[in-house]
Amino acid sequence: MSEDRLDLQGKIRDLIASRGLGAGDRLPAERALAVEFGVSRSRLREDIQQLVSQGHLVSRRGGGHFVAVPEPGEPVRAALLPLASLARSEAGYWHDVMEIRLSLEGDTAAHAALRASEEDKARLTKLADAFHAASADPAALAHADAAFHLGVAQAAHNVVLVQVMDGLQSLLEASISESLLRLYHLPGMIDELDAQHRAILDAILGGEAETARAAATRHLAFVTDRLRMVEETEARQRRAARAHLHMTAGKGPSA
Amino acid sequence: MSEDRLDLQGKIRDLIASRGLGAGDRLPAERALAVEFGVSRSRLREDIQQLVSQGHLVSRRGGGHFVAVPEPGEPVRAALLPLASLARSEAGYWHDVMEIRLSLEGDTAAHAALRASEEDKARLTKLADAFHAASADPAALAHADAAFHLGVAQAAHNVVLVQVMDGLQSLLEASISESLLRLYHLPGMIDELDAQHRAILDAILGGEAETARAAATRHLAFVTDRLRMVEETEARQRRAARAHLHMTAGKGPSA
DNA sequence: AGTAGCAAGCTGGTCAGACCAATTTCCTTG
DNA sequence: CAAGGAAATTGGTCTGACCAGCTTGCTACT
Repeated sequence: MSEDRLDLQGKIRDLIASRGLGAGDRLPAERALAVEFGVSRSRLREDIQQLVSQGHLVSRRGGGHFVAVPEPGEPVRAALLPLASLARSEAGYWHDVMEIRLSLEGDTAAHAALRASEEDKARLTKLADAFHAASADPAALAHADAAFHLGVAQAAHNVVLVQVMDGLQSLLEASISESLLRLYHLPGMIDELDAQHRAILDAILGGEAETARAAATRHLAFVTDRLRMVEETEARQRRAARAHLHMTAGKGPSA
Repeated sequence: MSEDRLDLQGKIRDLIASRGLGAGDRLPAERALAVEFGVSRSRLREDIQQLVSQGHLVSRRGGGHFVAVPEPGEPVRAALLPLASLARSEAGYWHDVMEIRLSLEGDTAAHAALRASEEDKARLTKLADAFHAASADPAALAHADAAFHLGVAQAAHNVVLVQVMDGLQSLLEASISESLLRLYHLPGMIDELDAQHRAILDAILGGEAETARAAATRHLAFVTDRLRMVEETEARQRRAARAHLHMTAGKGPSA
């Protein structure tokens, strides 16, 4: 068990806990901490910066390092935030993601119908309109689509759920941008999606939980089905292209 | 908009992308990168260490920095991993978490019943036995409980779901350790939970999807209900204690 | 006395150069 | 041609220094 790399971040955490430092309190100065831990300032700073980037500390030049004050729901957001940074993963997570959304968003819409405030309803209406208005650019459509579903989650007043859904949307966007964009090019698709969104919206506005659940479930099943169609079409085209390549060259894949 | 703090991490990422570096490839040496970015090595190292701690890079002393090779499902795990580090958050996320689990785990169990391999079934059986065997220590019980539910998610063969559930379990453990442990002290609770777990297990072993869904839903609703009971009992006790305090002293809360 | 203003000192942010330890590279040698 | 070892390379750490904001506290003016 060679564990000579001492865990400075843990030591800093322990120090915060042992001295009873709460949100907003100032830590000892870097130079003092370095002495206390028997390590150089540069070595200490590398670990402090990691705690800063993880949101556990905030730094003020000339002021000091402070224990970060967590906003409501902030820990969860921080936990899921790195999801946004895995842009290059061609792996097909989208199937798994849609399966989860299919489980989640029925209840989410039902809860939103029961709990949405007037502000929630106004925001949600604007989000639905935004999707309808963005019918030109596929990327804008995808964004507006995700925003609407996130809006429903917000209207459900479940802090954790909002963060989970946000993470799922990011993962979705990262893993199938090509297929997803092609989805919006299917004939009549945008109008159909818009109509389904409005069905969900209307049920939420009217406070009809079961109608909202059914509309959301139907919408998710529909999108999943069409995504599968698009994927199959793509696979067929890839097979054809590969067959054509085999006609011309004999090079194997670069696995 | 004063944004003089240049984004070194982004620059490193861009460099990886622009040079077409894939998983396992080596980055230029620190000294070279520092020159290229026009920054000191120590400044550069602080950002490199952050990328390392985020799992995007791995370092080998004497060897160099390498683009991390993501295991299957690893990006999602990395995205949700920081959740484990928010131990001190007295905020009551547990209600939100249980609501999400209530939405998820019915379908999860149903999918597990349809997709579980023989290995999955064997593992799940052992996990259920482990819960039954851990009846002494509340912490061990909570761990075994979470492990069983994670096992069900694994049997459902949805990579993203496993990571989401893992994150939710961590958040759950962090936000209600006190109440949760008290839950296991209710009379007959352990046997009841064990029986409900076995109901889920049996349905999965038998491949009966709808039975599994119903058992899981009932189980989650049951646990949520009992947690709410425990919380109410606690609140009542707190109120009594506060009333008693007001009799003896007049000090306000330390908000 | 009270307060506005300034100056000295802390504190974080960055830099430069050095040394150590592990790894890689390449040349020597059998 | 292969095995061994020396030299160069590279990450990990340390020291000491300087700059730019922030804090503190003293001074001087009202």
